[in-house]
Amino acid sequence: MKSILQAIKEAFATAINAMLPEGVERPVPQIIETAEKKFGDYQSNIAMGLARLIKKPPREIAQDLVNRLKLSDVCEKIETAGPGFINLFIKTESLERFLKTIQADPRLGVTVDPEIVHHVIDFSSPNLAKEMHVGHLRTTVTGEVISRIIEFKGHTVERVNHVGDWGTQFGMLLQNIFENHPDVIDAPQNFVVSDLEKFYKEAKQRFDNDAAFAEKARDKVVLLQSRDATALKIWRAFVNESLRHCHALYKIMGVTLKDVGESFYNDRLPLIVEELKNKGLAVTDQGAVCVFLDGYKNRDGEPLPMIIKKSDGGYNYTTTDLAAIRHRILDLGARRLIYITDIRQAQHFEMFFKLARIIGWAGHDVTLNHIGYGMVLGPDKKPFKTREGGTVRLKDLIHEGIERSRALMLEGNADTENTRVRSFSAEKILDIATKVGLAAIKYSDLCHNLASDYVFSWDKMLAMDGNTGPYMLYAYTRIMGIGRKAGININHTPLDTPLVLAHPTEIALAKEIARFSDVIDDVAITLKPNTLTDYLYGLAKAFSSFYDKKQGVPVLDSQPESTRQSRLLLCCLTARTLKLGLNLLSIDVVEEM
RNA sequence: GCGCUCAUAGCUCAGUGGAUCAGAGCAUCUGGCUUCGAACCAGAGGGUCGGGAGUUCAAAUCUCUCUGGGCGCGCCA
Repeated sequence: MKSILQAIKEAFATAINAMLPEGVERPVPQIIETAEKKFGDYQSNIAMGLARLIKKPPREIAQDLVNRLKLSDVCEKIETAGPGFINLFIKTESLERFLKTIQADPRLGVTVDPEIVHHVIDFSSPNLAKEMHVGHLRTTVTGEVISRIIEFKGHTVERVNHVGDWGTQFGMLLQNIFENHPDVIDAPQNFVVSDLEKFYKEAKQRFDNDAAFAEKARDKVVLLQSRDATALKIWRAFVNESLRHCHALYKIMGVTLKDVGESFYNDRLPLIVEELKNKGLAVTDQGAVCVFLDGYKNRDGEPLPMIIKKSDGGYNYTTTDLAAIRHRILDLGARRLIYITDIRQAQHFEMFFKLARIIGWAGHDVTLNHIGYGMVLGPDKKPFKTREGGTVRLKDLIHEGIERSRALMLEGNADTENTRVRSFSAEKILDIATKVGLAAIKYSDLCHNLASDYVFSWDKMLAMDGNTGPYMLYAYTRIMGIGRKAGININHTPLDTPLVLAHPTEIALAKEIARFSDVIDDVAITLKPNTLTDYLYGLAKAFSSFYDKKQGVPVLDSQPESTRQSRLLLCCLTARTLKLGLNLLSIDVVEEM
């Protein structure tokens, strides 16, 4: 089913096609929302661009274009204005028609892409033997959301947790265990993630300050590589314990991931180096096997290498990433790969993508995306830390969010004027507080532009007003409250329910609901979740105006019955859109709060 | 030194392949509940979009330059 915007775009494309001579490339009709209502709902500025292709004044072209548009079903009127703007006013009946169509559609008008593309989305990917911390929040939440949206558009998605389960940090850990914690050797499975964290910190400290220790630590990587039984036993226990810890958090967060750690590629690494050598792309430099790409320089202006085999014979992340991308494209059949990491790794991905293309693994039919996100900052605009200056553990962050949200509910509980919360049981409060707390954390992360750093603030994210997770859930529960009173199921409204849009707030709300599929299509391409949060916030605002006693219209109390049903239907469509939109954002709604 | 990135209202942030693009929330002020969920709504004030130059009919958006942050730059990921 076509959205109103799609119908307009197609009509423009057809008209433009007829206006241009053969052989001239057709410009994409850019239809955008107008900034001001008096200029209509949508506008096109294409006439100014066409003026260069057709040697006529833009205003004349605009009028010619308008005359050719076959949009009488969709638009009330189409005007030309200014230097050649085309302003389109949507016909209320076409809105009513479209909303009635999506009423019957569980997907609310979101179409499935005609061509299914197999995706591998790489996100979260923590280093093991350490607890997950606030730095893993954005990649994990964003990755889950992007996966959900792309899946919703009908594509197949493998969500891959490329965990750091090999390499230097395990060498460090092993060396530290052998030297300082021999008790671990016999029963490594008895230690929990906080122990591992402690071992790691000790090891890291020594690794950075003690060259002899670092040397031995590197030897332990080789030991591991050679399948030494003791080393493997400790390694396996530590990996299992770390993954158990990660998945406990993923479960709370509603995140699904398949673990395919770096160790998975071990056997392939020598083959990768061989392949690069054979193709003449790798050379040995200062004892290390390197690939030099044009255009990259180091501090001293020398060519910057990608090291694929270290001088001590070990491999590092570039080689593993290469093995992984080769596997994903050639073995798993991925045609689009998305990596979600912090922006500091941008140059690595740029080089590594370039190399994947040069080798020929990633052909023209493969899309490679690196989504780099900014840092989560504390109030001092420095990376977010605990008061003591330590790293904020993800587990603590989540629990604090839930706890704060519960405290806010209990506060409401003590409010004698608020009869609703008071009737909740302790279990109910905990359940709601958990969902609200998680919604607050996730939403505050998702509503910012990915590329920018943002300042973390409990008070802001838990605020019930403004563009926050709790506000969105509140907006949803309000509608659920209306539905309960009316005795209706939002998902099963009778298809013969009348829909008549008359009041300005009804029309404004209907227009927002109608945009949903366009927004999802946009996010599926741009991979910017904050576009979706902005939309949902606007939808919730439109609903509040519609439902306002002064500005809006009565719903439950309205007469005649057909009007009441029509308005209830608008409530249902709003609620369904909020719920579906929030679910795509990995946020669970609550029925009341 | 080279490269990338950011600078928008008092604060936190959207918008950034042009026009009808100066926006939202918070904070401040004004108005609206004898309960259709006011955890809300309506409105006001507040910014020469870091400075400068250029391209264009049109620049917060593109180019150049300057200033000031952040980050990356050979055996970490």
